[in-house]
Amino acid sequence: MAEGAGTTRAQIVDAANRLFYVKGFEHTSFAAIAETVGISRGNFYHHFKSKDEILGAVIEARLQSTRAMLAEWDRDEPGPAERVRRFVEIVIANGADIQDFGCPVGTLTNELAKLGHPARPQAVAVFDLFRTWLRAQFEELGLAVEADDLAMHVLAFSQGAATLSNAFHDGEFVRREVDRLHAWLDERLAHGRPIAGSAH
Amino acid sequence: MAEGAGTTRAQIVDAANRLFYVKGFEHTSFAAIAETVGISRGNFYHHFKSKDEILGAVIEARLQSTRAMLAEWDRDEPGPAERVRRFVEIVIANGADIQDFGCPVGTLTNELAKLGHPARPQAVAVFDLFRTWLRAQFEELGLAVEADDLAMHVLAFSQGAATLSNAFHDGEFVRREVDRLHAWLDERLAHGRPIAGSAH
DNA sequence: GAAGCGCTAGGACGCCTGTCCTAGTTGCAG
DNA sequence: CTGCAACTAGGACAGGCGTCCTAGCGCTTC
Repeated sequence: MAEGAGTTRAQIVDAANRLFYVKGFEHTSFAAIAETVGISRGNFYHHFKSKDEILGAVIEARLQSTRAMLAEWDRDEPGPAERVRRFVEIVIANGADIQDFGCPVGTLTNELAKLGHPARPQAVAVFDLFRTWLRAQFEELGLAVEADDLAMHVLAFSQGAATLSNAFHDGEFVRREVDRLHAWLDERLAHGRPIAGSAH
Repeated sequence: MAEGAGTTRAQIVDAANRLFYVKGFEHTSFAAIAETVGISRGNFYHHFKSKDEILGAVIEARLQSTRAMLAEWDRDEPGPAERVRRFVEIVIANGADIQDFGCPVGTLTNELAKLGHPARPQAVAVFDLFRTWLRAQFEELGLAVEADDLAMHVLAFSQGAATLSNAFHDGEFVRREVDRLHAWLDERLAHGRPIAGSAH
């Protein structure tokens, strides 16, 4: 069973991944996925036993692509401070999608929570990936004691910005909020104690 | 047609309000609402022509109760600074529900966005209520120029805290994040320029 | 008592959902 | 060339959904 990117299975996962984000998990029907991929509806069950299994594969794909992205940032960015800033800028890089559909991680996690879906912890694992990675950056910056707290704060920033960007369809707000967090990082990274005069 | 709190119509709106929050709008069926209220399923259409009409009534009820809450805060709190802090503390006061289901405003707005539902702007109006109210507080504090920006930041804080509280089921994180925002307010309200030494 | 109205129960409807089945096609292995 | 496994198409299925209809209840007002 080849797992290449062009296989039918991979196409299903790709289409479902996007549709779960755009329309939500529950509102995405098999018919919609089938239409996107261009295959028959009944054909799914040769690749997945159930819709939940597709969800599992989608989350697994998101985990994998997130790991790849973080590894790329580890490789490309010169230091931990730049890496955190790279994360902060993600809400601008993906600004268009976020305005329309919110954060893929946050919205899926919340939907699964409301559905009482067993795959919820798996979805939270994507958050954990970011959390752990951010924490590692702050630790590398010598802020070991509060590293996890800072990581969660940066994560909370991204969720707040995404939710309001989606609600108000306001790109300028996101820019201001990103700048504010950059200024906060300036203070935090100066010494571990804030300094006066920064206009955050 | 009496509109009192005990009427069947009001009971339907109450039950739908809670269920839309707990299970999401789409995942909430007429059967579930009927069972909660204790009435027949087919009986709905004497009070509402469609599910969307129930949604409209639920959002209207939320707008009304939000206005009442803000008016109460205007009455009870001595000044605008205390009012903003009262808002900030809401993520702790409603901590249990937020951990389980997220923010009612943010999650509904996002769900309606993904569904492409026409009532989305109506749901955003609840956000606007908070935004306008917060802006008024900051204006009263003499921060007229940046009042809306500050209002949006406080709003973003609440959404970030709510989303992660729901994802990680972590109450201590919310407390830390609230304290951080209080410290930020301390700086902001000192003069409009931050002062040194505050451990935010 | 009669009439009328607000309200309700319960079921019928057409549609769409996730699931499952089966017959048929393709392509590789011997 | 044959056989087997992987894969696909298309439809059947049971159940749930929002919607709608109708018969009947209980209360008020002449």
